[in-house]
Amino acid sequence: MAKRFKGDMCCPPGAPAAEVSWQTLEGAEADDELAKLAKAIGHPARVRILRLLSRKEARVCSQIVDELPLAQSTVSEHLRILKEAGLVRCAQDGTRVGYCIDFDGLRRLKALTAII
Amino acid sequence: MAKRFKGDMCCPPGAPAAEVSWQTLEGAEADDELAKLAKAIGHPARVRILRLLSRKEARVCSQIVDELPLAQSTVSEHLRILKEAGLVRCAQDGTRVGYCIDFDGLRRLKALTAII
DNA sequence: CATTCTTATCGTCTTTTGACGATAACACGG
DNA sequence: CCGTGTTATCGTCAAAAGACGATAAGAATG
Repeated sequence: MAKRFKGDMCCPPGAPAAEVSWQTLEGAEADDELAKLAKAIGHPARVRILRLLSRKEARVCSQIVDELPLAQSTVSEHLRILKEAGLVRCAQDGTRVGYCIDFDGLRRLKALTAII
Repeated sequence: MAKRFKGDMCCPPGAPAAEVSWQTLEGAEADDELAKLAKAIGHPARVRILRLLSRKEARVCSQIVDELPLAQSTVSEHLRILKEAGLVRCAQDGTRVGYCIDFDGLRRLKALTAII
């Protein structure tokens, strides 16, 4: 039997609705921030990964690799980009790494696009 | 006196809230569509252009050029990318070209990001 | 400890992006 | 018709992105 992913430490169900209002939504800084977030989503594979995580169809890196027609190193790189942009978080579980959506980043993206 | 931009044909104030529900929000096609939209926004200059258009601080290509530290050809290229992605529309007015936000595309973007 | 499984990183290559100047195309004013 | 102002396109170049295989690192398992 395949080992189950232990951790529920990533994306706990009781995650509070984060405050984003303390950060500015305008100005050059906000423009750069939105551009960075959008750029991270600006690739079909990364959108696909976010959807897989969102629907909990995949959680561990190797599962994501199975779902995509890409090499493991490529998927790892996409995950790194998403993580760097603040759109996913990860939690180590022994050898494996569990990924999940970073809803703070996602909210931030929506807030920034909302005022265009 | 500088010639006024004649056209209000672009982005009329009474633009109806468009229907987007007929298009799918899931599947590989939707993923590609979201990636394409996000990629178009994934550059600081293009975010800046969208904001300028949104606040009506600029409307004509030459005005946008004045607002950005970029060459005219570069700005034109950014506008082309935004237009191609369906995020801005343009209307000819004699020699000038008036740009405006394509709210259909923007709604589409928000709808696609909403379900992540 | 050796093996296996899982993930990140590195090196390399090709393709795409971003920027610019030069130039073409076009409408308008004299 | 001639110059002027405005925008799009082209050619070129440097930089970044995207993909892969190989490999390193680390945890679990026997």
